[in-house]
Amino acid sequence: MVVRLTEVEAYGGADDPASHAHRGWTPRTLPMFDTEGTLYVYRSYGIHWCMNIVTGPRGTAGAVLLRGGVIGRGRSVAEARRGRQDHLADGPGKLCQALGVTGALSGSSIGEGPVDIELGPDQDPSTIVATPRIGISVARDRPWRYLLPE
DNA sequence: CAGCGGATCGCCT
DNA sequence: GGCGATCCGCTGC
Repeated sequence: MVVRLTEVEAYGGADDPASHAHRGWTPRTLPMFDTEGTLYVYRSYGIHWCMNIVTGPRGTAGAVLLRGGVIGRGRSVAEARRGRQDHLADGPGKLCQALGVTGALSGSSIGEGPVDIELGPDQDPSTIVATPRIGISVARDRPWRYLLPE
């Protein structure tokens, strides 16, 4: 299963009031303090899963929430999982459903799992657009949402 | 140990 | 553009 990312958001640790790691670690958020490449997957609104890739180093909380992407190899499987042929991964919950990612993968490494991240054709950092994060009620001023070129 | 509310989604108007 | 669904981890008593 391959995904090319189009939208991500950064979350920090103690210094980021919007982060789940803001008040230190709990059993659920412990993966956020692990090494780079670790997955932190949490349940959202009791229904959806949302996945982060931890940025490391160990002991420091930091991760990138995968908010959207385009499914490459494995598209038919993703369509079956989503029950539709469009809007497969244009949202953090949809992206996890399309990729088959659940909380069972939290704490594991991105490299060991079924998901591969593909780089887009345009790798010029200057084409990445930064905007405020969405869906949060605090620290809205930080432009830590990144839109990657399609 | 009970209550709250959220890093969402999809369907309705 | 607005709202209901639907959990459970965390906070505060």
